[in-house]
This record gives sequence, structure tokens and C-alpha cells, in this order.
Amino acid sequence: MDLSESYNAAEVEQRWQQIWAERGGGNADCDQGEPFYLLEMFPYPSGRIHMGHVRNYTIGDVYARFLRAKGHRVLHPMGWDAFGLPAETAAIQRGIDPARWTRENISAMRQQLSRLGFSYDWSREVATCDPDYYRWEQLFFLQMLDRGLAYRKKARVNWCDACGTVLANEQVEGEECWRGHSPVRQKELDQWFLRITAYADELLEGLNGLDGWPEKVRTMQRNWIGRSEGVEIEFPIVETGKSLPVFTTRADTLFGCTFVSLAVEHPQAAELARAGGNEEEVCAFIDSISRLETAERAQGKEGIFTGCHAINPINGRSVPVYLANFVLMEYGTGAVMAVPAHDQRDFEFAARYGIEVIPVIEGEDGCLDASSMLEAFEEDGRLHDSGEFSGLSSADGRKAIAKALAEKGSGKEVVNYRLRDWGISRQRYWGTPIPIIHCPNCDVVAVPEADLPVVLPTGVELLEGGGSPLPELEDFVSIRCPQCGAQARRDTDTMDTFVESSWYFIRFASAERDGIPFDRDEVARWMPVDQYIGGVEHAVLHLLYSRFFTRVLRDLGWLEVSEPFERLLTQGMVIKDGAKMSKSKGNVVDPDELVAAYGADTARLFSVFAAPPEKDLDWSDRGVEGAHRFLSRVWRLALAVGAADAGGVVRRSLAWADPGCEGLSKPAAGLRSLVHDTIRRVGRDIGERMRYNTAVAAIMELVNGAYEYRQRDDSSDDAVLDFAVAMTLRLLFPFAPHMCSELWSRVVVGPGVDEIPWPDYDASALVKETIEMVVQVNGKVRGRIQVAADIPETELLELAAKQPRVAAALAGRSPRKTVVVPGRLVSMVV
RNA sequence: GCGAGAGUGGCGAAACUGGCAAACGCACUAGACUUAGGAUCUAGCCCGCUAACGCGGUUGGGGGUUCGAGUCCCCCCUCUCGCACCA
Repeated sequence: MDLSESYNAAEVEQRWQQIWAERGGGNADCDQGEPFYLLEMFPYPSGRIHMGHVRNYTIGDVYARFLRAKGHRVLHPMGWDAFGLPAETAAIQRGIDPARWTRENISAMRQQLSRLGFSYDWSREVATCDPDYYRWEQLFFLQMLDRGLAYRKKARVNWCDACGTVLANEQVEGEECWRGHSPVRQKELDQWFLRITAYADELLEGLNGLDGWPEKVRTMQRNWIGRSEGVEIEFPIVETGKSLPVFTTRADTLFGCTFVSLAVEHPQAAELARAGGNEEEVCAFIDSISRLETAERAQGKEGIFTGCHAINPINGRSVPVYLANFVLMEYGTGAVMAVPAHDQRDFEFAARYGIEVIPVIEGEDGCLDASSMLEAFEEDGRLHDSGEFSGLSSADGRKAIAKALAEKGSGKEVVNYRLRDWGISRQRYWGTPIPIIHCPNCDVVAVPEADLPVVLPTGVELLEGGGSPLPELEDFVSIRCPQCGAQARRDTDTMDTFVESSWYFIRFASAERDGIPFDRDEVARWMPVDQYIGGVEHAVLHLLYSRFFTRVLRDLGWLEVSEPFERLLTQGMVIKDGAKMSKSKGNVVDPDELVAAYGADTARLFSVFAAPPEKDLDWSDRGVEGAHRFLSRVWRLALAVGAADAGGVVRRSLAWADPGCEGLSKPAAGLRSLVHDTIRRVGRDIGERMRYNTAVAAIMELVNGAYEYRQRDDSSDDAVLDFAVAMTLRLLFPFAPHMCSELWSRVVVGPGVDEIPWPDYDASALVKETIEMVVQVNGKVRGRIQVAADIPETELLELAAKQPRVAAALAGRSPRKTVVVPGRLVSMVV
């Protein structure tokens, strides 16, 4: 081989990928040591990976390779979130079977991932569209059904026309579908729900223990769950004699209640309209509001008097009952006690309909005057005009009034959540069939466990209009009722694809098992995931569902842990030209082209060097070239040093071991010290801080140091240079595994680069005999002195004061105060 | 409006517990090697003044604590993200 042979990434990378594939490099079973479960969010097999995947999976792979070197047994699996709408769309547009389309995409993407050198345990690969996978999901569904955790109800649900299906609340972002920002409207449908609200408190509490999660994600989940404590108060209706419960968090303002407002969907609404003698008008209002979409409803405050009155149980006062557009049936009881003086919405409503405003809370500025108020006073304060409760603070007032109501049987303390149950029915084809049979006699009947899986028929003709073909497939739909034997029909909805991703990480622990979903011992060994890496867009979707599912499976007896993900890293987006890289923006960089032009190692290096993992990454073609240039620089250095042989023929000649500190020249000792410091920095930056950008910077400094060292005239102490080069390769290996393997195999004597353990640094090598100290006068740097590390303080001060610029700054005065920071600086104040 | 996070050179960024602001990289400038350079190597590169040694200023703005603040405390401004009639 020629010394001047330049770095040919394609050739090198192909060779090593082949070797790793033969060795089964990523298999968790190959490793010994303490188990570590490292996982990146699995992708949807859309056909091609994008730069976001490259970044996500590089962050993971660097960590995996580092952990293995540190002696861990690492579980680092990969799979496919394979059900979902794009497969159906492709099928309709191009006439391909979704199953085939998905399978082909998977194999293309698997190849792309391998081409990037990611070290996965492919023996555990799962695809969620495989009946051997989703059969367990059907089993869990049935078990949840048994325990009342899955149930069916008719409900107003979010409908996305573009997707042709229902969406869960979490999948609606400000009235738009999370996938394509198409509009979402309300529709009344019979749906299957999972009772995530049964775990609301536990999911909320659990967040407190998740120290390894970004605060941002925990806050988002807290807000989403939206727990609020309050009182449910019964208001008897004069005209109907019925009781109307309302929910409030501000029982302290109860004496200020001047009306009650209900959602138009409230079950008592029609009855109140009738009893109030204003039926026609009220019904017309109900009609006009219910026709509107949620977004349109939010325009202003609108309502109508029902003609009925409610009795405030605390003071017997009779107040009018209104229907109002802004009251949500989905929250609390769908009815609200209105206190215009202390709630801005009620204030606006009262102003519009001429309802009385009665202030009952005073702030620090004293009592409010109803006639001059411009807005509601919503803060806590002190109660007045509130009978026996006057004078109490808001907090005490809430407690006292709740207690008084409870004693009268007119109220009870309750907790409300914003979180609602998870609607999982999807009117789509490409998903997990819901294992339910609808029987004319027995109503809803579970498919017997022995009959699982209910296999999704493949090779079907998809409908032009985009609807699910399942209801039309007689072979699939038609079935005998397992209970009474009558002719019955299968449920033709499929499950939300977020259900599959809510437990795939547990399946990975024993993905090969046939007869059971999980092997309890293997799950106990691996779960929870020690480090999870993925995008923040799943903060309240996948990540909340997974926390819920893990608890359900725990309660079903499948595992012990409650929290699925011990630590979470949310990596930033890949940005180009100021916008997120996306097809619609037309600013995508194709990973394949990148790899073809520069190689996988360059792609990997750039994706972790340009920014810390959790920050957005600004794409830069120049930056990619820079990463490539650095790798070439390492390539040349290693070959030049490793091929000390004058004939220009590379031979294995480098010893990788530390030559020790004995008899080194000053520059050699300096280089050796730099190597150890780099080992320290890289280990800390990868292992403890996950700041790969600074880890790479440290390695670059080492390489610069080695080049500098080589430039010296005398070229003794080559053992130190050998050590420096070998350690460069060892430390760089997690980032650029192909090139480092290749170079190591060519020039280093001994075991492979990934066969030697991660090096420990020698702390004594970092201790310098002489150190530079800064001398400050009045906070300004006025000199630097080289001193022995153990110089006595008096001597140090004397030396410092003698520095010409220091002496000039002191101008003959003696310091009023002197501070010495050992090893760093001397600070003098005059 | 509520909540969270962030403001540092021309750019991406660094600064571990308060201790030399700008490591590392990109871009740029000069030089070397060269038939050539969009390869490589060397040097320079926050701003102002200076021929130079230096001097002064600088981490969104203002104040404070401290010998010393990008870092800690208070006030303000801007940007990004999340939630948004949740009673």
C-alpha cells in the first residue's frame, strides 16, 4: 500500500460493515457485563431515512459503542413502526399492496441504516405490522377489556377528513391534525377507549421521579394531564326540581355567583328549555352552536337564558341559568357557577347580558366597586360579603366553604383532569384489527384468546375514496358469535398506531419468544430503558401513552417497573436555511447522497459535531466538508506515524500502550499529558454529559497536538506519538467506527480497536510541574507567571508583584487585599 | 394570557462547582509547497485606538452581590417552543 493513499470512505466502510455483519456486532448476547438498555425511537418505514434519523441514530450509536467499550452488555435494538396511513395512500396512488410496500421500505431502510454503520442487534428486529407482533396487542386489549380499562362509548370525537379517521385528543394540535395540519372537526361516533384517566394521578406523580427527563417534557405532560382540585357544588333547579352539579376551583367566590352557565350539550339543557318556557329560542341556540366547529365556537361570549333558576346552596339566592358557548361539556360537569367579579369570562358574559356583578374578594388595593370594574379580579385575596366566611383568606375560604357544603350535603371536594380517555378506534385498513365481534344477541363480544390473532387480511383492493375496505370484506367480517353462535360481524376498525409503539420497547427484551409476549426474566433484566433518545414532538403522544401502557402491563402482571424510560434525551431538529428540513420546504439533504459523497463516518461526525444533541442542528455543506477534512487529517497522521518504515510501505508498527512518564523529553511529556487529558474529557463528555460536540473538539485538539509534536526537529520519543495516535483512533471510534477500525488494523500491533477497553486516564499525567498563573490587579489581567505547582504562597506573591506590568499597575502601592486561587490566579486589590 | 427554554465574534458554538470570554470547527486574510490549487502545511482572525509593546471596551439592556459575574440575585427587552375560554 502506498503511503500517500488517500482516505477512500466507500471502500473502507463496505469492508468493515461486512466484517461487523459476520460478527453480529450489535447483538446484546455477545456482550458481558452490566446490562444497559439503549433505545432510539423506531421509525415509520416511509421508504427512506432522513437527516433527522441520521442524527437521532448517530447519537444512539455513539453511545452504544462507548458503553460497550466501557464493559457494558448493551441492548441496542431497532424495529419498525410499520402500521399507518402512508402505506394506504401509496397503495391507492400506485396500486401496491400496503404490506408489500411496507416490507420493501423496511428492507431499503434497514440497508440505509447498515450503510451508516449503526450497531443494532438485528436479531431482535420487530415490525409492528407482523401478526406475531400485533397478536399480543390484541391480547392486551382483551385483558384491558376484562378489567374495564378498555370500553366502548358513543362520543363526540375528533375527525380528520384528510386521514379519513378519528384522532385522539393528543393528536390534535390547535384544531389541526398532527400529521398534516389538515382541519379537524367533531363527529359523534361509537368508539373504543382506553382508560388512561384511571392512571392520571399516577402518571402525574411519576413525573416527579423522572430526573433524567428534560424539564420541558415533564412540564408538557403535567399541563396535559391538567389536574385541578376543586369542589363539585349542587345547585337545585327551581323549575325542574332537579339538582345541577357544577365544578369550581374557586369555592371562595361562591357568594359572588350571579348566574349559572351550561354547555349546550349538557344533558339537562333541553329539559331546562322546556321548563323555562322558552323552548323554541333555546333549542335554536343549541342548534346553532352545536353545528359550529370548536374553533368557530371560541368567537366571543354568547349565550341564552333558559328561563330557569338555580339556588345557590350557600346563601339560598336564586340565580338565572344560561346556556353559554364557552362552557365545555368535556370538562368537569359541563356546568359552571358564574362569578363575573372574579372570572374574566363570566365578567364579559355578564357585561353582554346585563347580569349583576358582586365582588366578594378584596385584593391589597381594597374593596372592588362593581360599577367601575373594567375586568374581573382573578387573584386570591380576602373574602367579604360572604356571611360567616367574610374575613378569611381565599385559601381558607375555599376549605371552609367546601366543608360547609359537604356538611349540608350540597357539595364534595373533587379532582378534575384535563386528560381524557384515549380513543383508539381508527376507521382505517392498515392497522391492528380490534379483536371484537358484534353480535345481534350478545352485543359486543370479545374474540376468544385462543382465536388470536385476528389477522389483518392482506392482498386486498383498496378503495379509491380512501376508506377502509374491511367492512366490505365478507370473509373477514362475517363470523359466528362465540357466545351464542348467531351470525355476527367483526369490528372493522383498527387500533391507533400509537398503541403499537406503546410497548415495542418491552417486546425487544425478548423479541424472539413465540408463545408469550414477554419473557419475564429478560424483561426484568432489561427494563426500564436506561437511555431513550428521540424527538420532542412525542412529548405528550408516544411518551405519555408508553408510560400509561407500561403501568397497565405492570398491573396485568407482565413486568415490575412503572416507568418505561429512565433517562430521556430529546434531540433537536435538523435545520437548513432557517427552517426544519422537510420535503414540503424543499430543503432536504438526502443521507444517501451524503454518504456517497463523503462516507458514513463523515455524516456521523458532522451530525454530532455541529451542535450539542439536544439543540437544533444548523445544516452546513461547508461544515460537512470540515468534518471530512478532519477525518482525512487523522487518516494521514495515522498512516504517516504508523508507517515509520522508510520504504514507504505501511506495516503494523504502533504500540497502543502508554509508554509511561519515565525519561520523556518535555514536549513528549506534554503530548502524553494531552492524551490523558483528552481521554478524561472525551469520557466525561460522552458518558456523563452527552455533549458529543465537545468530545469531538477535544479529539481535534489532540490531533492538532500530535501534528505540532511531529513538526519538531528532533523526532525522539516516538512511543508517545504512537500512543497519541492509537488513542486518537480509540476515542474517535464511536464517532467514526469504519475509519478507525481500518487504520487500527493497518498500523497498530495487537487486538482490534473495539477489543481493547475504553482507556482510563492517568490523573498523575495531568499534574504539571510548572503552571501558568494569571496575576490580576483590580480585576484586570496584568501578567502571567510560570511557577512551580507547589510554590509557597509568600514566594508566589513576591514573584507576582515583581512582574513589570503588575508593578506598573500597583504604582508603588501595596495591595489592600490579595486573593490566591491555587493553580489559577493571584488577584490584588489596591 | 399561562408555562418552559434561549439571547456570547461574520457563522455553528465553547467556558466542569463564580476565576485568563470566544476552545473546536466553518468562512475569511497572508505566506509556504506547487505547472496548478477548490489539495496540504504554517500563521493571523471579537471590537476600538496604536507602527508596535500595549491601553480601553465587550457575553440582549439596566441595577445589585463579590477581590472577581457569560455563570448568582432583582427589574426590563427580544426570540423560539408548548398549552390556550379547562371554570
